[in-house]
Amino acid sequence: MTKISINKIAELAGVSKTTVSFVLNGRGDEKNISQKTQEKILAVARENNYKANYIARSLSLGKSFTIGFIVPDISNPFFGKIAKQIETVAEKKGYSVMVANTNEDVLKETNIIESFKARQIDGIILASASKNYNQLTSIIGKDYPSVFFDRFLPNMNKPFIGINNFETAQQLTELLIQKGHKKIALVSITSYLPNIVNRINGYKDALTTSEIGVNEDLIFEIEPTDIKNGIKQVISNMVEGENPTTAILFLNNVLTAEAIWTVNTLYPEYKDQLDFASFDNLDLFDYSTPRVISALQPSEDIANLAVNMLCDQIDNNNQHEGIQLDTSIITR
Amino acid sequence: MTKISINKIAELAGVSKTTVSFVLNGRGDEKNISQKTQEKILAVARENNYKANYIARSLSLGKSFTIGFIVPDISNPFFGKIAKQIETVAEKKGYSVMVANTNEDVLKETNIIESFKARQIDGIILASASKNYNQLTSIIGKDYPSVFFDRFLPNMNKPFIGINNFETAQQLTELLIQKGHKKIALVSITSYLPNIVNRINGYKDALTTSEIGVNEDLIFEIEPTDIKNGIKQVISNMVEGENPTTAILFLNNVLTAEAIWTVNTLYPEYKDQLDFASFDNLDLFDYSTPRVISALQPSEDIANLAVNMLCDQIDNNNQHEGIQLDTSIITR
DNA sequence: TCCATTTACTAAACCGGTTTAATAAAACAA
DNA sequence: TTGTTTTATTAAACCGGTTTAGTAAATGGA
Repeated sequence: MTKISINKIAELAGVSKTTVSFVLNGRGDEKNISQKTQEKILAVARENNYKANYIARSLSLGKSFTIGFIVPDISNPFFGKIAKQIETVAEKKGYSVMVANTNEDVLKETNIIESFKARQIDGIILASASKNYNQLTSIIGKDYPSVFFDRFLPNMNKPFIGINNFETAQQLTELLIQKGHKKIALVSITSYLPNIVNRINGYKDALTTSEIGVNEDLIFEIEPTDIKNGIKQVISNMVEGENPTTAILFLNNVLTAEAIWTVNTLYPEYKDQLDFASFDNLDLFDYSTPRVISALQPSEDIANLAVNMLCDQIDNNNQHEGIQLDTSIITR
Repeated sequence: MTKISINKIAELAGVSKTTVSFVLNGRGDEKNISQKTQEKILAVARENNYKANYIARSLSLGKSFTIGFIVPDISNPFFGKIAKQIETVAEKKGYSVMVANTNEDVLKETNIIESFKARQIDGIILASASKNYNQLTSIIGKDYPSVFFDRFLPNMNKPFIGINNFETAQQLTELLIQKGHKKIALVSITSYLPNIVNRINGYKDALTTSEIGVNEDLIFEIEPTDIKNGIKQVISNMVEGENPTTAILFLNNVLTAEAIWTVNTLYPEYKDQLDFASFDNLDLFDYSTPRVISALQPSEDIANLAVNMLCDQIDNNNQHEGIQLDTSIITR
């Protein structure tokens, strides 16, 4: 039961491996291989259940037909949904998908990218944990096909698929205002990334436009490496004052989910007094208290665009512009 | 900016590629390469930012250092959590992870497995959509390293990582009985797979042990390809009778989540009269009505075991026995 | 001093494909 | 009949690594 190779097929069919390669790649007619020879080769290949070795093929062609998908956490449903769609679309195009989790760790991200490049993966789609594109670009390389999403980085010269952060934050904040809230906090992970800045600006804009105004003390930033404790502190801080915060805008779903858990577990008495708004939707928001207004990102569109843009870079060296998609606000 | 290969490094360092290969693989001392030469080679490699081509390496070694993870739907949090842990563990062992979704489609599963084998992926971890191992084994091949989880197949001669289906179903059913329910239905996807059969038997056993007894009309089976309509029918059937069902045991989280949605959307008046129990946990169960008692599978353990068992097959041709893990029941 | 061993290094084969450039034989045109 | 084109096929190089089997020079021992 030794593996059967193209050489073996050539030997069994009594022709050269060149001829076998041509025929099995459907180039038999083009290369003037006689019908008789073609049939013979196909028959021998079928009989022996020949399957081409993609590693050898990749080495020869300089192309692995693999794309990498790198995210902080594939078990986050937001990334999971995109992963699923990416795999579905990629598979149709003949690509397989390699996934990896960075856990928001820039060093791990670096190692993954280097590993993926060493594996000759044709291109990557990533939601980067990095704060700075210049660091990244030296790893990724100027010419390595890549598409970014979710996390925008300054000075990025690669396509980025994002959402209308400013407008979405504005809308979410306005909806909280309309519910009658006067003290609306904002909770973010890192505040210096452009899309986070835009979200914060949208929040501020909505508050400024209303008569409420911005209170910088209500803007909290949490370390992505210790979200649990961060949220606990922020929530206790908010509810325990004498003039408690009544609404919070969270800049991603992990923060919101953790806050829901914290309120239900530690401060159940405040459950019904609080209103939440959140970037990224989660199924549990349909049923949780505090009620959550959420901004659903169009994950299928993001995935489709990402794969198409990436393949266009890989196949045609054709780099698209980034694109900004609209969220759908889900009120509850 | 041409890619730099081991040949180039050899040329620049003025030695043979053999020597370079030895040194860069840390076998310099073992192979009696002089310190001077070793340093020279390492310096040249560093200066030129040399990264070995893993495709070439794989071809030569006959090993791709890649494992495949094949599931019905990677965006299902149950699979997502396992995927994350698998990637984390695999990465530590030097393996990358290729993922694919079958969408419960046996044909797609077949194609994926063949594609993964053609790509020389060293082994696969899968939750199969197939109903029959004999069909699968002709695709997978007797000797191809593989570990199954979640979906047990009859006649399987590969390790399977499962849970104590019978006891878990028994416990979930007993908890519903303890809540005072007399009419407890069961909703399943396909009923002929052994682990499903075990779950059904556990359910029946609990009912038989109590004075309630089994009513076969309360056991429903839903097509995995049209869960939405299936659940809608089952729920309407249950609540609209004159003696309505008051509790339901669901055999996976997709069914439960869909049922929660259906009840909340179409039959909100029954929300508080119903009690659910479910295999697989979901975050939303913490907040949803009807309240759900769920059986949490130890996803980290499953992932760790799966990777370790697979690597032991790959590296040592050492096939483990399957294993049965315990679930944790979460009452709410 | 001579033979055996160790040190330091390399040529070449191999993994399994793709592709270029070449060739012999057949068909065709003049 | 001869030169040209077309048909049918292939040898060999290549992709970039690993590894086996070797060699020449230096060292060591008697």
